[in-house]
Amino acid sequence: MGEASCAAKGDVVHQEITRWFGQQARDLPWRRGCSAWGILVSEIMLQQTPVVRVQPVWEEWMERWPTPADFAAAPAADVLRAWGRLGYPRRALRLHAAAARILEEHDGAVPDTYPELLALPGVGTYTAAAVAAFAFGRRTTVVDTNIRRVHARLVIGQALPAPALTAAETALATDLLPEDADESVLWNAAVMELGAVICTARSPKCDLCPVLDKCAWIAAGQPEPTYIPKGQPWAGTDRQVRGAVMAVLRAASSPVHADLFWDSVAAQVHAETAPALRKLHDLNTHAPQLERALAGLLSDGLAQLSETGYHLPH
DNA sequence: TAGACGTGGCG
DNA sequence: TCGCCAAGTCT
Repeated sequence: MGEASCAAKGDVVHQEITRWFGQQARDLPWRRGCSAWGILVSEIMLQQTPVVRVQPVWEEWMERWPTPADFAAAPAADVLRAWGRLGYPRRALRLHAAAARILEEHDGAVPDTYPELLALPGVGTYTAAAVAAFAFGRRTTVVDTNIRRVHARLVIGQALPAPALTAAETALATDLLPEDADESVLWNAAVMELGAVICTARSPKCDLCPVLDKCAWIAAGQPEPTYIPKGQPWAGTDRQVRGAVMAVLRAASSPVHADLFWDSVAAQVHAETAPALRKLHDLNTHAPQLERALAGLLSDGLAQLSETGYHLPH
């Protein structure tokens, strides 16, 4: 596809998608003109985690720790408990480290450039671009899973983007980005929203799509994906045990002795789904798995060990 | 660069 | 019911 056709297509599609966004955008708390800190917190929480689960935690978080300084002063255990069941708790620790860095190196203010944001713990290319755009109005190329999927269908004509982000995808996203900064911010948000609400991975709502008649995937007859997405194993994995251990530690008011850990973790796992149980019912004969999980949590700084047992970090 | 890393809702 | 999938990052 040549540059001219992309640019021409971009102009038409731009109007329709941004107009749709203006009318249909979800009313999310971090879209109501919150601080850059609020945007950063939302972006970290939203990594691999649905909006509906993030929203209540974000609300409590911002009330409790309205600035990076407030948050940096909190004990790690409080941070991990407040994170609750959002998942991937290492994100909470990295955000904590990022807040400390913001205090030390940026005078307590979230930095406003892409490279400075990218240097913060837990902030990768997506989050750095998103914060630069949505918190500071900068023209940056934002590429997340939603945007990748919309581009794959609308422009390329494929059901799904490649398994991993390619340079070509980033180049396409940059090519489609409006020159004007304000328009680019709106465009990034609008395409992301379209992917999240209409152009979804499974059963997309094409009948509600504002650019259905411009979609290359529709024009091609909605071809099937060209590869099978890898599954994400869970039941019976170390990850499940880590999750169960973390749930026990968050609930504990005092250190949990190693000898008692299995009973606590088993009770936690017992509360989970039947398939998980099936894989794990004999896990107590596999103490090495629990040992691996504990060792991993220790080395990740998510847990600490003292004479009386395991506990959340101070 | 492929694999590890939580969790819960939905089709 | 069970596998897919969600605003990724790090090693």
